[in-house]
Amino acid sequence: MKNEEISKSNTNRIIAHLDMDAFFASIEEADSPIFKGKPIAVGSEALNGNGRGVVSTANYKAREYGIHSALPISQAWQLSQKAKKEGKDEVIFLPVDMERYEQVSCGIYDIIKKYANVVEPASIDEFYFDLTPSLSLRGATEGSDAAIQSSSTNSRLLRRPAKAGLLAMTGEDDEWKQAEKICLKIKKEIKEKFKITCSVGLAPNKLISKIAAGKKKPDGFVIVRQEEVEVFLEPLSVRELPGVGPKTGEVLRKNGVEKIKDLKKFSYEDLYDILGKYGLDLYYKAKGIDDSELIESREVKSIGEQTTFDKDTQDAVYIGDIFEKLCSDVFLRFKESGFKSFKTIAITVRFKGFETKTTAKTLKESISSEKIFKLEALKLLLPYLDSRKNPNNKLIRLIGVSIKNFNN
DNA sequence: TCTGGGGTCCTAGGACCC
DNA sequence: TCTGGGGTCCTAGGACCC
Repeated sequence: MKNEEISKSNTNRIIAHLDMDAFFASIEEADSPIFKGKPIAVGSEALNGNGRGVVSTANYKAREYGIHSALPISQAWQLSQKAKKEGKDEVIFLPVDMERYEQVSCGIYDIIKKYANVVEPASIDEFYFDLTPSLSLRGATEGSDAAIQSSSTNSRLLRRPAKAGLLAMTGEDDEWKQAEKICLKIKKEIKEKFKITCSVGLAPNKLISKIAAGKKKPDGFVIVRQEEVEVFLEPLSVRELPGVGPKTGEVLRKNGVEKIKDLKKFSYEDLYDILGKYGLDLYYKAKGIDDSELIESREVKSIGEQTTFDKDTQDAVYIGDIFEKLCSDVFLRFKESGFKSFKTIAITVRFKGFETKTTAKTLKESISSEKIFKLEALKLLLPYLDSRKNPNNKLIRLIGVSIKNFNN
C-alpha cells in the first residue's frame, strides 16, 4: 500500500516510446533497392491465393490496397490481383526473415542506449526509454522505491552522459526540449544507419507515450506534456487504450462508452461492476495516469512452437511426424535458453472450424531429458488422434507444444 | 471466407494441505 | 451433526499484443 501511494506521486517523468514504421516490410525495402516504392506484404506463404496464414506487416504502399497486419494472406492475394487488373503494381509477397529483423532491432536498441540509461525493449519493433534528466536525483530525494534500485541499475547511472546530468540544474521546460532533441537524434541515427523510419511519442508516462507514438505514423513525433494529457486523451476512442481489444471495446460500447471522455464519467465502483479488476485499471488509464516502471529485461516464461497444416487432416502418422519435429525445435530452444530443466508441458490442438483445446501436465519432477519430454508430450496428444476418443472425426488444423515452469 | 506464430497476463474452479 | 477458512498449486480458457 505504502509503495503504491509513493508511486502515485511519481510524476515529472519524461518517457519516450519509439515504434518502428512497418518494421518488417521497411527492412525488406531497405535491404533490396529493387523493391523501392513497390507494395510489399511480409507474412506467410501466399501460395497463389491458397495460403492459410496472415500478413505480418504491409508497407504503406500495400496499405493503399487495403492490406494490413493480420489480414489473411488469401485476401491480400485477392487485393493484389484486383490492383493488377487496374494496372497497378502487383504486391510482392515475402517470407518473414526474423533473424534479420532481430539483428536490426538490436542495432536500434544500441542507438537508443547511447542516449538513455533505462531502455525497455517492449517488442521487436518497440522501445520505451526514460529521458528524465534528474533520474538519480529523483531517486535520492524521494527516498522511495525509486532510490532502492538494483546495483546493476546504479552502475548504469554512472555511465549516464555528462550532458544529461547537467540537465538536473535547469528548468522543466528545458528538460523537455532536451528530451525532444535526443529523440530527434535517435530518429536521425536510425534512418542513417538502417534507412528506415520510426515514430516517437514523448510523454509523462508509458501509456501516453505509446498512444502518442501511434498518432502520426509514419516518421512522426508527438509530444504530450503533463498538462496536455487529458485534452489529448479525451477525443480518442477507448480502443486506442492499450489492452482494450474487441471484447472489452464491445462491453464498453454497450455501456455507452465510445471515447475516453465517456469513460471518464464512470466511477471507480462502476467500472469494477462492468469489467471487474480490469475496470479499475481503466479508471486510471482514462485519466492518463500510469505509474508503471520501465522493465529493462524480463525472464522468458514459456517456449513453444505450433504449426497450421496446409490442409486439415486426421492422418495420425503425418501429425505425429510434425509433432515430433515441433518437440525437437522446442527442446533445442530450451537448450539454447540456458535453463536447466522444466516442469510443465502443454499441447494445443485446433480443429477445423477453429475450436481450440489445450492440455497441460505439470510433472512431479522437473526434467531435462528430450526423451521424457517427447514421451510425455505425445501422451497428451494421443487422445486427440484416437478415433475412439475423437468420435466426431474432427479434422485437425493446428498442433502445438510448449514448455514452462523453468528452473535455472 | 477467413482467421499465423510467438508470447503474456488474468480468472475460475478444483484438489489438497494445515 | 457439522463441516471453517486461508493458502498454494494446477488446469483450461479467454483476452490481448506484436
